[in-house]
Amino acid sequence: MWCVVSVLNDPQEFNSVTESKTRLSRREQEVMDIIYARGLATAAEVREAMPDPPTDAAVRTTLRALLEKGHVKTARDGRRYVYSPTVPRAAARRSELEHVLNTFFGGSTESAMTTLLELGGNELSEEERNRLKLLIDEAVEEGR
Amino acid sequence: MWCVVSVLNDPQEFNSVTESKTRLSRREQEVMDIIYARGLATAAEVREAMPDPPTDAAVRTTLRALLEKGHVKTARDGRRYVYSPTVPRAAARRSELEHVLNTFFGGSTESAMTTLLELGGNELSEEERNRLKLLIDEAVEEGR
DNA sequence: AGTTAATTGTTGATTTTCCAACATTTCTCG
DNA sequence: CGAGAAATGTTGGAAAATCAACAATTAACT
Repeated sequence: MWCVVSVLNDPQEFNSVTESKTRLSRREQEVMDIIYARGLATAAEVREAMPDPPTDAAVRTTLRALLEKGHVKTARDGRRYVYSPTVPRAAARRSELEHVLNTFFGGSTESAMTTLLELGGNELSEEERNRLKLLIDEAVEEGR
Repeated sequence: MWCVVSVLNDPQEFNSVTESKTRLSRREQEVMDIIYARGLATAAEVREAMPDPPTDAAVRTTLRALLEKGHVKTARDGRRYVYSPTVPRAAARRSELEHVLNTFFGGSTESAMTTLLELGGNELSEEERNRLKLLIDEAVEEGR
């Protein structure tokens, strides 16, 4: 569902995201989505976010797999790990959006933006709208 | 030393991240993406579109699995099957985009649109730009 | 320090996915 | 018709994913 290309600089890491196994298993995918949605998560938090969660231990097994594959990294917080993506959200969202753009919108930016507006455009404030209109013009000028 | 507190606690975001009961296997997902990108595909075409394809027979086994799960349907074209999604692209792209919007953009339409413009906004013609600006205003009015 | 609760690590069994060899069906053309 | 080509269907075994019981570690608290 996504093709994240990483820009990691840690030379000691065995497995990097760039290694061919970019496609995750179902559970792994599900867990990654949760972590990306939250930005950060402990094993317990990941589990709580799952609709039909397996055992605690099972969740952590999956997390460890993601760790070994280089998709997440850990930071200790007291006695527990906090997991976060190695590929920062800002980069992941780009490739994710690009993928959706290509497979579902034939690469048409306009088409995608239209759908995006249908989804949640009515929540835009006037200020946001103005910023967006500005961005539309700016984007064009950058293309040369 | 820093103490970690989860970043997002929006309960709505929980649901949107975890919406899908029917998560597909890796191969199945890959094949679905190809079919959605093309709209239509024979087994051979699917295989050609795969970066590191397995046997012909293997591809068709996956297709049959998708058929049984109800994700694709077939139409006969001479002696072969043509596969197409059961959920039409127009609907699929909505939920797909919604998913990305929620998990990677915290539901912020503006943020997603900004990234979208960064990706391919420079290819917009003046006419497209004008249409989009109009859509931005229309979207707001529909919200009441 | 010792106990307890919380968390992580290990392991192996079960289930699912993945694949290719092989069999079958369908169409085409001589 | 019937042989060959092109497609699909079947099957079983290897590989991977999934899971949970259990062991080990860590921190907090008295």
